[in-house]
Amino acid sequence: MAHNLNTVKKKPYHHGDLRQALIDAAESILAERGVEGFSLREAARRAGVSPGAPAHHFGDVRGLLTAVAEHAFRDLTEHIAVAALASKRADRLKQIAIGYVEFAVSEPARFNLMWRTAILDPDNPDYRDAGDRAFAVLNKAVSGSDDLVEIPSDPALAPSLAVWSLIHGFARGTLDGNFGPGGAAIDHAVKVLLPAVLASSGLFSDESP
Amino acid sequence: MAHNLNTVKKKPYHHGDLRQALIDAAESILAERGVEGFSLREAARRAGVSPGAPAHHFGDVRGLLTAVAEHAFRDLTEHIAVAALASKRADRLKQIAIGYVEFAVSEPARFNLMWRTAILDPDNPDYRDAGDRAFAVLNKAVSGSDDLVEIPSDPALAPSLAVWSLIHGFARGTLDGNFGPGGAAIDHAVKVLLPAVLASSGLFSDESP
DNA sequence: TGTACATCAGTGAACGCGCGTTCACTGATGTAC
DNA sequence: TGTACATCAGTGAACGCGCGTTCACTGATGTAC
Repeated sequence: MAHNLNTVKKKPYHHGDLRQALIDAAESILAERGVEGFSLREAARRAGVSPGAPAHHFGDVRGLLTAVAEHAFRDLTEHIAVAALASKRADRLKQIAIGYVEFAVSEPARFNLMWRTAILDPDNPDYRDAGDRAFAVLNKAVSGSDDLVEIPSDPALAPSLAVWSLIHGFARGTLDGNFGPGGAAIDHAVKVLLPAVLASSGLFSDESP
Repeated sequence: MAHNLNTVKKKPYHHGDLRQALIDAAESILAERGVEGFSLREAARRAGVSPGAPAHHFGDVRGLLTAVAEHAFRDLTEHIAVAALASKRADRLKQIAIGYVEFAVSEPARFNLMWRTAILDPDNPDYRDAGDRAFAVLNKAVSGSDDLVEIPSDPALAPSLAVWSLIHGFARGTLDGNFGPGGAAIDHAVKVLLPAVLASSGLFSDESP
């Protein structure tokens, strides 16, 4: 035990990686209290730092939340990209849809934050880029195009937009309790309703596994 | 002018219809400042009443916001019901979709509030009923059934849920700026992207007008 | 290898803020007899 | 028709709160020479 004396960290003046620590702290708050329960001071507290410190890295609350939302988009992208790569072509879109809804359901507060543009800085280039990349995964599965579409406002993208709208709308309905209240309803939505909805829409291939 | 003396209302102690006045005030705040800019005290101020008064009618903030959300649902229901009745059977679903998105775009703050269950009382029976009735309009157009489905968790409703998810997801994408930033993008989304999306999905009939 | 100095990343106290709610109260209304 | 009284719907002052941001400061780091 005495050997541990020299391993006891006396807190250094500089943090080391406060930026990441604040993002981690923010995510833990979101997980526990949701978007409404977030505060910058609480994030600073959890990172073990004074309330003025975050300003050096993020400017203001918006800055931190935007970084958290960006990170969430990157995680979502990875999640659906893995789902896509792990499945055959015919099944790909369906797996992306399932992955998307799974992500929303397993991280509801982060998922909610991603779209709360009123409390983010929606023009932040990194945030924008992260969102574009998520859409690109889906768009590629629909259209085969590998382009990074920065603003999906081209009517030629309609098939991808239709697919995204359906997936996103379903995820929102699940989280917002429109398919019934409580955790059991969420489970039911993902396991029972989602496959039925995908099948009935005709937008998602459904061949052998 | 002197005749007006007896028409000058001296403010009575009792308001008359404070409940409705507070809902009106809340809606004006939402329109000006969005959901994030709402406060109960400001609503009381606009209704010309002291900060404690709203408690007699709504209990707390949640109560007022829930009543506002309920009202928004009833307006949405009326809007899409009118769109449905004004169009031929084959065109009905498409017109509902357009009406739904139009409502979202023309009243973004109210539309946002409707789904913000974290700051509402989602178990409020009137709020629930209002939501159920909105879904019922859509469900009837899809399935022909006139039932008021209280919790749309039956897989048999999959076609209606698919349609709702697509419409709602598209509306959210439009409002959240996912189809481009600014008012021009919103206009473009409604006028150009939405018809293309509806057509490409195959879920919406598209016969002669 | 040492030193001066600019820059960076923290501190912690303080500021002002508006908020939602509570509470003892009072004016107005409605009802029983 | 009048009166007593309960109930209802307001007042307005006060409470405590935690928040985001600012600011003068200081400790630590990096760089130029």
